[in-house]
Amino acid sequence: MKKNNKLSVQFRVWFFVNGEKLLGKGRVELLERIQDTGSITNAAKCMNMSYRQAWQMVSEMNKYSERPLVEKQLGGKNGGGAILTEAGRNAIVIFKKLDAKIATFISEEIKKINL
Amino acid sequence: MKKNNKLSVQFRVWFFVNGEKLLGKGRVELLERIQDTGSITNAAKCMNMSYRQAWQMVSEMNKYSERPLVEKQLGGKNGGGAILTEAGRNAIVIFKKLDAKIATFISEEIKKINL
DNA sequence: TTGCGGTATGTTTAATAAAGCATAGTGATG
DNA sequence: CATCACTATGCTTTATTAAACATACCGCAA
Repeated sequence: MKKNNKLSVQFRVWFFVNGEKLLGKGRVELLERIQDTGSITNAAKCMNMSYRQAWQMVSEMNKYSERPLVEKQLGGKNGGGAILTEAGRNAIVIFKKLDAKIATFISEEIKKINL
Repeated sequence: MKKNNKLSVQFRVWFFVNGEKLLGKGRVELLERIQDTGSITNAAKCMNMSYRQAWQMVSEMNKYSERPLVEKQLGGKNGGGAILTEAGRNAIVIFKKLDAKIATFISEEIKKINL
């Protein structure tokens, strides 16, 4: 491994609570889409994900987070919907900040690697 | 998400060459086991992995690395075997160093997070 | 020259994960 | 009080992935 010109480094981070996955890149994106669209259904659609999976993700996030990240409304004018809680909005920020910091850190580190 | 006491952060890193996965935690461990045991077969066994998968991993690593990481020997006294090349030994060191640095970095960063 | 223990690889089977389908529930609103 | 759009959830089907099996090859050594 010497002068491997097109080498790149990728990474992934996850938050766990009691060993249970709380957040990852995908879930954070889902939260953002929910924030944008106001419903799990629409969020799932624009992520090209099945509603079922999106719903399950939200369910797990709410289950394992100290405070729910998503608040869901049944029925009503537009059949209901879903919005982020304060904790949910916060989670996005915290996750993305850490993710960005790690990305920066790694890109600095790989400069030092002489392959 | 406030005072989520048992929160932990996990991460994974991968090396890619031209978009093809070269190394990850699992492959590095496989390299180490090959180094320990002298063969893909035995390395796979102690990782509780099928020989086929281990062989394929080695095959991909050698394919995408500038220089092969594993040198294989057919036939011979003990039926042959596999040993790491200089590049292979080097890859382990580089990967694990970066991995450790990231771990340290993250553990420092999460101290700053007030959940 | 046969046996041994490894590499090499195609094929088949099993396990796991994701998607898809179906259907019930909910509640403001016209 | 029927409708609408969304949540909620079981069940079925499909797709993806990994394991298992089968076999050929390889080369030293007894």
